[in-house]
Amino acid sequence: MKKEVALLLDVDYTKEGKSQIVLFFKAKKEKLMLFVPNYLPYLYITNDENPKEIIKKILEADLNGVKAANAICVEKKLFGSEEKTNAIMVFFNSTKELKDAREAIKSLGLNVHKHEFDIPFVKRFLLDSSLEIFSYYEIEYDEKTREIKKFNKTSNLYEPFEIKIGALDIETYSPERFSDPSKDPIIMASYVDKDERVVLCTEKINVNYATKVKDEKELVEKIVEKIKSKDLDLVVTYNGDNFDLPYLKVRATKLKTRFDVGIDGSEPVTVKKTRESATKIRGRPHIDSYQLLRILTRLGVVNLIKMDLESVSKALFNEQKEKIPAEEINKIWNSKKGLERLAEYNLLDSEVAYRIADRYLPLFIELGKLVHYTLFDVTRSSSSQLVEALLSTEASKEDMLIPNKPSDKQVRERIMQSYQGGFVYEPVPGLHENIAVLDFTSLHPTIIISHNVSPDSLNCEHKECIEKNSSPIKYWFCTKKKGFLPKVIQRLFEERVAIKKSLKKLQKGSKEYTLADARQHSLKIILNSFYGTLGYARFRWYSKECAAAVTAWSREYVKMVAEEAKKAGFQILYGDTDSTFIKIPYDKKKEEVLAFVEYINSKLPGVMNLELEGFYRRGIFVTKKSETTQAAKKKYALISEDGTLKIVGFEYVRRDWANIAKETQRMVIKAILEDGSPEKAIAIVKQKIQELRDGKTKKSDLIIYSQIKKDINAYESVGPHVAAAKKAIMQGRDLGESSVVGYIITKCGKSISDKAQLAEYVNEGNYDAEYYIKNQIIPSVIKIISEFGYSEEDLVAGGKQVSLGYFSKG
DNA sequence: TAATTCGCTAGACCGA
DNA sequence: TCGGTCTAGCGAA
Repeated sequence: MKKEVALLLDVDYTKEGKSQIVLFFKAKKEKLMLFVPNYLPYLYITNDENPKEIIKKILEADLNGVKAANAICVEKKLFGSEEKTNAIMVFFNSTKELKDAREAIKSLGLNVHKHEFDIPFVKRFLLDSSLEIFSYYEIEYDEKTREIKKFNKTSNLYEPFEIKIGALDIETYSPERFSDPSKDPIIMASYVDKDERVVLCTEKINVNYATKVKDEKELVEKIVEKIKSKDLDLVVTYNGDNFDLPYLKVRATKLKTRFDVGIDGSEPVTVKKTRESATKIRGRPHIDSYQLLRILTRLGVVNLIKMDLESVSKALFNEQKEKIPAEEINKIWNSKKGLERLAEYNLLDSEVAYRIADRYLPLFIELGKLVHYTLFDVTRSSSSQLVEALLSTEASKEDMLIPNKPSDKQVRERIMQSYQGGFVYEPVPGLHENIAVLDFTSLHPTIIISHNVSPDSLNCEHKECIEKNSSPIKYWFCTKKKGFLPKVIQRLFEERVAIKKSLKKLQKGSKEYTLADARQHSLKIILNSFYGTLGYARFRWYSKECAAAVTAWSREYVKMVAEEAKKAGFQILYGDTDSTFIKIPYDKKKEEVLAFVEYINSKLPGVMNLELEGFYRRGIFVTKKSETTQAAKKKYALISEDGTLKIVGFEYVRRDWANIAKETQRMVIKAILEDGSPEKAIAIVKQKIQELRDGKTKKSDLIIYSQIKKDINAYESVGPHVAAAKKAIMQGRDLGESSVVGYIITKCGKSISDKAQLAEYVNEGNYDAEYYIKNQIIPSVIKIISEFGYSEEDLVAGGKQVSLGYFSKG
C-alpha cells in the first residue's frame, strides 16, 4: 500500500469489458493511473409496489440480453417532494450493458419509472464522489493492482505542483480542396511550451528554431517524443479536436508508426458529438483553445469578430500575425521558397494556442471544480450543461433524484411557450448632461434568492405565501421552505461576495489573486446562467413559470426605481432590464443620488441591491431610423467624468458594419460628447466622404463581417454575405455553416449582393464609394447629427460632385 | 443535442 | 420603380 499527495488530473473509464473508473493523478515524481474498485454504472427505478419483488424480478430478467449486476433499495426524494421514497439502484457491469438494458426495463411490464439513466459514467462518478479536478488528495493505493483505496482532500498548505503545458500545430499539404490524411502528408509541425519553441520539417529551413527531420514519420515520432519526454500534463491545440490530432493519428498509421501520446501508450480517441468531434488523450487532458474561445464567446467573456488565429491574436494579444492560406502553403511547399514564412506561421499558431490556454485555464479549472466536471468536459460544454452539472451534484448530496430530460415532444411544446422578458424604457432622445446610471447588482440571481423562486417552491399550498410572496404575474413562491435553486444560488452568491471582498486585499497579478479572480469569475458565469436555463426547453429543471416570475419581478423593480426617482426629483432618461438612467438637475448634488440609492436599498427585499454604476457628463440618445420622434432603445453613448466614451448598441460596436463607418461614428460621437460640437462632427464626416470618393480608403476599412448561420443553400433570402460566400465557394473556398465571412461591396455588379466579394479576392481601391457613403457612413451618423438640426444635405454639401461630374462628362 | 427575451436595421423579395 | 413585408443577423441586458 502506498500513500502520497497527488493532484487529480483527469478521470476516465475502461472501455473494454467491465467498466471501471480510472483516475489520473499527478504525483510528485510521476503520473499515476489508478482504478476505482467496486464502482459500477447504475440507474434508478421507482414504482409504488414492493421494492423487494421488483428487485427480484429485475435481477432475474433478461434485459435485452443483459443481466443486471446487482440491485439494491435506497431512499430518495423525487424532485419537488419532501418525503423520501423507495428507489432501486440497478447496477450493470458496463456502460454498454446499462445502455442496452435500459430500454428493456420498460418492456418488463413492471410499471416503473427510470431515473438518471443517461448520466455519463465519469460524470456520475464525479458527482457521487465529489472529487474535484486539479485539487490535491492524500491518496492510498495498492502498487500491484493499481487500485485506489482512499482519497482525502488535503489542505493547500504546501508547494503546488507545476503543471506542464505544451502546444502543437501541424501544417498539411492539400493539392486538392482539403487535406486528406489518407494521402496528404504533414509537411511541418511546431511545438511550444514555457521554455521551448520549435518547428520540425523535412526540409532545411533557415531559422534558428527549425529542426530538420529525415521524413514525415520521424516528424510524427518527434512530436510523440516531445509529449512523452516532457511528460506533459496538458496538450494544447487550436482545433485539434477536429483537425490536428485526428490527422496525426491517421498519418501515424499510414506511416507504420503510432501517435501513442496517452500515458498508457494509447492513441487519441475522437468522439463524435452532434456537430463536431472532440479528441481525447488518455491521462493528458487535451485542451482545444478554439473550443475555449467558442465557450467564452457564448458566455460574453470575450468578443471576437472572427475565430481564425490571426484575428484572435490581434484581438486578444494585440499582435499581428500573417495568414497563409492553404493554396499558398501548397505553393511554398511545391517551390520550397518561403519556407521561413511558413515556419513562422506554423510556430505562431502553436504559440497563440498556448497563450490562449495559459490565459483562460484558471477560469476553466475553477469551473470544472465548481460543477465537478473533468477539464476535458468543462472545456467543451454549454452553459446549460454547467448549470445542470452543478445542480446534479447538489441533488445527489440531498438524496434527490435528478429530473429526467424532456422528451422531444415536450421540448417542442416548451419551445412554443414563450414568456415576457425585461422592461425597456423608451429613451428621451437628444443630448443630455449630468447623468447617473443606477443598476441592480446580479438582478436575476438576487430575485431568485430573495423571492425563493424555484420549481419546488412554486405555488405552494400556504395562504400566507400567496399574500407575502406573489410575483406580479399569477405565480407565488413558498416562504416557509427554501427551494432547491435558491439554496444553491445563494451559496454561490455568498461565496462570490466573500471572494470579491478578499480580492481587494490581494496583489493584482499574484498567484492568489489569479486563483481567487478565476473562482469569482466562474461563480459569476454560473450565477448568470441560472435564469436563462430556467427557460431553456431541454433543461432538466425547466420551469417557464419560474423564468416568467423572475422577469415579472424584474419589470416591477425597475419600474419602481423609475417611479421613485421621479418622485425624488430626477428625470428618467432611459432604462433597460436592470438599469435606470437619471438626469441630475442642476440644483441637486451627487450625494442626493447616493442617498436615493440608499433609500431604494432600504426598500428592497433580501439580497437585492441597487448600485450606482457611474456618473456621466453627457449622454446621447437618438431617434429610430424611420422615426423623427420615437427614440431607439438599446442604443446610447455616454462620456464619463474622466472622458471615457461608452458606446452601446450603435453601429460602432457591430461587426456587420465597415470600419470606415464605425470609426466615423465614433469620431462624431466623440466630437459631440467631448466638445459638444456638431460642426466638428460634420467636418469629420465630410472628410471621410471625400476620402471614399477619392478612392483613398483602405481595403481593411471597408470589410463587413457577417456569419453564415445555416446551410449555404438553405437561405430564402440571399444577402450580401451569403452571395459573397457562394462566389467564394465556387472558387474552391471552404466555407461552411458558422463561418464568418468578411466581404467588400465592389464596383462590379448590379445589386448590393452582386457587388459583394470576399475581402481577400478584392483589390485595393475596388470599392463602391457611393455604397459606403450612402449605406454605411451616412446611416451611421445621420441620426446623431440630426439631433442638432442638421440633415443629410449638410453632410454631402460641398462634397456633392454634380458639378464636377457634369463638367468632366462635358 | 448551444441560456432567455427585447430591439434595431439592412437588404432581398414581391407585387403593383 | 416604388413601397411594404419578411428574412436575417447582431447586440443589450
